[in-house]
Amino acid sequence: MDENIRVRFAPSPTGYMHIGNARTALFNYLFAKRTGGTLILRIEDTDQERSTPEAVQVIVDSLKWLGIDWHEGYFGKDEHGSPVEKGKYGPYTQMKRLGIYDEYRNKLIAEGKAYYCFCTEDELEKKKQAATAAGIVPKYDRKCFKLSREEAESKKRNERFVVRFKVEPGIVEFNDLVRGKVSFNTDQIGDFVIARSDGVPVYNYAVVIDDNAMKISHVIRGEDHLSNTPRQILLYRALDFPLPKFAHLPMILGSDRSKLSKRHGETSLLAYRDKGFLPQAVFNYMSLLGWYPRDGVEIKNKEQLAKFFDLADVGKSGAVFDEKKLIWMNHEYMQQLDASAIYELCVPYIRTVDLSGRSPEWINKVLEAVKTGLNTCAEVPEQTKLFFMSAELTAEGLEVLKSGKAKEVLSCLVELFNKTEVTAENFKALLQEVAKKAEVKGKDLYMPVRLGLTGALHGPELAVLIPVLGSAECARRIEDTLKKL
RNA sequence: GUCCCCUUAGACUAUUGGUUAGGUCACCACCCUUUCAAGGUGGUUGGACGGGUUCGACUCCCGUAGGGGACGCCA
Repeated sequence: MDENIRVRFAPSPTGYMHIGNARTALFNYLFAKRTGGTLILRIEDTDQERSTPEAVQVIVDSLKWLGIDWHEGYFGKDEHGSPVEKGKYGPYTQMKRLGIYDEYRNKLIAEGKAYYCFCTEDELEKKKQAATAAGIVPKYDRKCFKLSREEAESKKRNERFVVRFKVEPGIVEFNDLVRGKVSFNTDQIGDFVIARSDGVPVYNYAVVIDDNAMKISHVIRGEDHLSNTPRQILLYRALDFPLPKFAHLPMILGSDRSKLSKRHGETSLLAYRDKGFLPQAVFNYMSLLGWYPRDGVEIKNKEQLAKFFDLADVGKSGAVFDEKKLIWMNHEYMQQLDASAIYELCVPYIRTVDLSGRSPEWINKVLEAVKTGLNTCAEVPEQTKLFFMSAELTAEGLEVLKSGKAKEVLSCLVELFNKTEVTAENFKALLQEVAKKAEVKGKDLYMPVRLGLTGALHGPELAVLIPVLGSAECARRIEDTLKKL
């Protein structure tokens, strides 16, 4: 393990885990695994209006489901409901670190690098609107910076205030591990708030304090944070903290190339679990969004992905999330599973099916039979239903059965089923016999059989369906159908 | 609007100045087949545009256009 490489995933617990967030976690994981570094989970819950304890749990559940494990930080709750944290740089939940933020904030104020601001939100809103209307970049006008220390101290006693960081003019330039050299002019940046009126720190400030305190060496996050980086660098400088390396990952986009959101489909990671996707497939697919392994082989497990992962190979442009390719990849991973594994995974989806009287062996046979056509676990009920019972005959199906020699085919077949146990081996011979007796072949033979047995025009291959059902069940089903003709 | 970032086919991408621009998904065709799939084989589709630099540009530079992100007492 490389003690010097430390990365973190620092989500805020507001609702579900977004796909984009999950991808950030994944790249941090891959990077840590590849370099032998440490992955830390930190909970950024300073937005008290939106943060919830449930969402904290969702973060842990999401990461665990995806197969991302971490070494340090927040680890969920123990059996008594108390939070579990590991590591010597804790606490790893921001609301438990308030004292630390206060300390540095006071230092910045004492050094004249930050100041109290008493402007009301209404006042600021008006100024902002005026600036926007005039076509100017809205920026705090530093009104309260002009206050003397004494004035500020006296106002503090009976007025609400925030703390603002004083942005010095200049150019901030840094070398992003993904994007190369990026530079900003600080004249675009107003004196931003670092502590709210209730004393709770704001993201751009807290993140710097924590990344420094936790000895983070590489900040790997989404591109939406690129323009926050200069603010943070300014804070690093003001606090005399060593700068970590930055890597800004391209965004994950929806089909119209805008930021992936609800209207593009599911954006919650766990929604994909619920839709029957395998975590290995989701992991693999997401790893390919904005990154590509050097050898060009796309299907790779976690270990192989980590072996190839390199920030230098991360792309710069946004990547569209394409569920079709995810489905294909999931299909590939489904094929690697044996029937009993599929059964375990599909339990939540086959609750609707009556399994009473079905042996596990028989169910496995069914799953083995339909496996090659399975894209997701959620498809299991649909794909297997004709094994459990036949479908209601449609008008079209009824028509086929009433025409030609369909009835004759079925009668012959029942007779055979009654005296022979059908197997995968003798299935073909059995049908040949029917063909000879009824003098039909091809579709005229198979379609009535299919309809007689399943009631449906489409379905699993008869050669696999019939042996799984067995003679008795086949005969019973066909007799049932004959009664309807 | 301002700043920052991006731009190889419908999607993900390879290419790091010389390739018939390669791979994967999707799509199409054919094969297999009793149906739907799955599988096999093959195929269509691409360097945003305009200028340079160079013997030679997808690749380097400039501009234009388009897209994205950020501009909160959200993260």
